[in-house]
Order: sequence, then C-alpha cells, then structure tokens
Amino acid sequence: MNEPTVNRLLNGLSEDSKKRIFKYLKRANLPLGKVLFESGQAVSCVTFPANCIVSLLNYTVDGASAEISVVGNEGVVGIAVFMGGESTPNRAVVQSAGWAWQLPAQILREEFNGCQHTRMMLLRYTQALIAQMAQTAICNRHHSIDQQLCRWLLLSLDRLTGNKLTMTQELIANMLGVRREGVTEAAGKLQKLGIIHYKRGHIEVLDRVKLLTLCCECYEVVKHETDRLEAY
Amino acid sequence: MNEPTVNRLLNGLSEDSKKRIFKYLKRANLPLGKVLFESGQAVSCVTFPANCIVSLLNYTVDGASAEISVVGNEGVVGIAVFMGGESTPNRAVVQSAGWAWQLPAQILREEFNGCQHTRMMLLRYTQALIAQMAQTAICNRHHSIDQQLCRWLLLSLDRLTGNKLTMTQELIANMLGVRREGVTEAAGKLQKLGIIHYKRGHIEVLDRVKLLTLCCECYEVVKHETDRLEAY
DNA sequence: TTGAGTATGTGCGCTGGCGCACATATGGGA
DNA sequence: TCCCATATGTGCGCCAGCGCACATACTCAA
Repeated sequence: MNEPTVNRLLNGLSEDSKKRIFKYLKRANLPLGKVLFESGQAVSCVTFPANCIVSLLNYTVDGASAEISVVGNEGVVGIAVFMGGESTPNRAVVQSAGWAWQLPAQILREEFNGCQHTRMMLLRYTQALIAQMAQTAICNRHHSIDQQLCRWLLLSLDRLTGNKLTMTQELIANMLGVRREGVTEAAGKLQKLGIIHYKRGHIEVLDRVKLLTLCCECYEVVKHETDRLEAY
Repeated sequence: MNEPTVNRLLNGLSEDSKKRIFKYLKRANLPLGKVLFESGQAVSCVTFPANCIVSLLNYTVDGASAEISVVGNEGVVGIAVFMGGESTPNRAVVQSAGWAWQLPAQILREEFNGCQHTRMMLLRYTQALIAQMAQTAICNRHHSIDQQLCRWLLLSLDRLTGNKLTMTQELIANMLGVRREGVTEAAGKLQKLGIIHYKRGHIEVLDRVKLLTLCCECYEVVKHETDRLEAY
C-alpha cells in the first residue's frame, strides 16, 4: 500500500482536506535512529508514519533518557506545529525503520486553522497522545522493568505488521530509561518462558497472549485511548 | 482582586471573547482535596484557578498514584473539553485551597471553535502542559525524592502568593508517588538546612534560592515553558 | 577465514526507596 | 482541660535497579 491513507490520521480527514493537502505530501524513508527533530528545535515539517515507529524522548541534563510516547501510523509527529509552540522540549527518533509521509509545517497549520474537521481529528489524536504520556509517567514511577518491557513490546507490536522488530537491547534501554543489563535480564526471562525469541538486534514475539498477562495495565489504558480514535 | 482576569489565561483572551464568555463565569470556592473530576468521567465544566492549585493525578490499578502536572492561575483544568476527548484518564484534585472561575464546558467549546485567538491561547497553554507532563515523566524516572520535593515546592510556590503552603507530607507523598516516610526524610533535610520550616501541615519556604540549587533541572524546564505563555 | 566491532550474558557490591512497625508530637473539639 | 484523631519522626530488614567489569557470541567486511 503506497497511499497516504496508510496513515490512519490522514485517512480520517475529510475529502476536501485530502484534496488540499495530499499534493504537498512527500514520501520519506526513515532509517532506524534517524532524528526527526531535536529538543527545542523548530519543527519545519510534520511526519505521518506509515509503517515506521517514532519515539518521543526526553533527556536529563546528564544524558539520561526516557521515552514519553510512541507514534505509529495512528498519529503524527510534530504536534507543536499546530499547538502553537513552534518547538517542543523533546527529541523525536525513529525507533523502527520504515517510511512516512511528510508535510511542510505551514500547510498543516493552515489546514488546521481553516478546517474544523481536520482540527478535530488532530486534537483528538493529541488528546490520546497526552493520555499516553500520563500513563508512561506513572508506569515509570511504579512498575518494574519486566512489566515495562512487556508494555513497550506490545505498544510497538501494535504499530507494526508482523511480530518481528529490529531493535537492540541497548536502544530499548534508552527508551525505557533503564540500564541495558536490566533489559537483558528482563528479555532473558521472556525468552526462557518462550514468549519471545531474541537474536542480536531482532526480536520475535511468539506468544502475545502471555505477554499481556505479564504486562502492567498501562498498555491497556494507552491502547484504549488510541482505539477511541477509530470510533469517530 | 476579584476579577476573572486574575487567571492569566482568561486575562489573555481578546476583548470580544471576554465579552462573550465572562457573563457565564461562576466563582467557586475549592477546598483542599476537592475532586474536580474523576478519571474517565465526562467533564461538564472547566476550571480557571485564581489563587488555588489543582493537581492532575494518574493512578495504577492497585492504588498507587503520581502527579502528572499541576495547574495554577496560568492555566485551566479540563482541557479534554476542547481537545475533544470528553474525558481524560486522570483525576483532578485541589492541592491548595482557594477559589477559581468555572465555565460550562459547552460555552468554552463554542468559543474555542469560533474564535481563533482564544483557540490559540488555549492550545499554547496545552502545549506547555504537555511539556510539564513530559518533564514529570523523566523526573519520575531519574531523580531522587529530595530533588523532586524541591521541584514540587518550587512549582507550587510559583502558583501561590506568599511563601506558605498548607499541605501534609502524606499528600505530598501522593503527589510525588512515593512513601510518606520518604517525604518526611527529605523535608527533614531541608528543614535542617534552614530552607523550609515545617509544622503539622504547614510549610514555609525560607530560602528559595537554596531550594533552587538542590533542585533538578526539571523545575527550570517546566518554568521556561510556562513563562513562554506570557510572551505573546 | 579471520579479525574487529558490536550485541548480549553474567556476576559482583552498593544504595535509594519500599513496607512495616512503632514512638512521639500536635491541635481542635467535647 | 483532656482526649483522640491526625501528623510526623525513626528504625529496621529487604530488594530492584544501578554502576562497573568482564566474558562471551555474533556478524560483516576485508
């Protein structure tokens, strides 16, 4: 599928909006680790993931990091463009390689201001994103690495086709804001239970159901908020 | 001061907006601990704090909590009303008693859709709120209770007149999502250093400058985002 | 085929924060 | 005035996660 509508947010726009916007869309291949924007940097274009996943990360002054939310084909990266802040104090990094549609910030901004339906769609998505951030905050505080790894795997899986992801433990550790060794240990447990198969940067989820039972509720809460977007 | 304009967000609206909205505003006294809305509950009216502080809290299934952001007279409680979600998966609790202006959800929604300037103001505020949530998430992950207590005190202080707050250690612990004993210990250190004076539910901040030096950067980051709201 | 670079496994000792069990202090109401 | 609910202080033992130091194991390119 090579249509802009592979992104569900784009797909949900009115026909009028699509007519105005789609001609400005550019396809972009996004390799693993690509930084879409830096913390504090002005955002010149927004990104609508097709089959890739983008993480929004915050950093402390001494370099520690944590993922505050994750964006797949249900959403858009660069909400600051229409929220009016110009920039955000976080970094957007490609967590799973793939491609996406990109749109000049100005085009989206105009459509946002000019079309109530588009605005509604974007704000509803933003609301879900906020819910995800809030849940991530509490998950950070109260849940174990084991649980958080499960949450992270499930959230990633939902945004991919298939059950395989390309991702080193080192990178997962950065996302969760924990030590790499902690991820090794947690992943080892899951592997021993036959839930995942791990191999040098490639994870295959073998038993999604068991994964769910080991996960904290945070995944369900976030998923519920994301699913609400479909029911419009 | 008894004008709606004590709330800086209301104050920043256009004269036209004020004319349309202000007649619907109702003054409400908000006692400590008052719950403005529950997690998942529809929000029937929005609250513009005057001299009170409202915390947005998330909970885990087993009752553990964490504050994800705090709202004073720079903002509004109930963004779901214009973000389109109807409800949010978090609870809003009065953290510092005082009064606020309340407005029926429908009135704000209409103004949001009908007036671009109002919309811009509300979205810019929401953007700052998002930044605060993101910073809280990473502070939860990486910083000590000592540091977080300093951040919390400073954020509260900025939203109050004077340097005294009425707040038990138990409640602070709920906000930070830590044990009450942990707060006792952290507060004890600050007291010993002569930075605060503690007395059964009343805290007086004696040395704001020293408090800043003990705090993590998270306070400054959040403050910076909030301050940007003034420069319009 | 081999070596270098990268990814993962493992074993320490350390510490912050937890859960629990109390001791004490305080202040408002009967 | 006294009492009791509430707030705070303190001392355990415990453990998840950290920082560090390595020992492998895999993969790709020369």
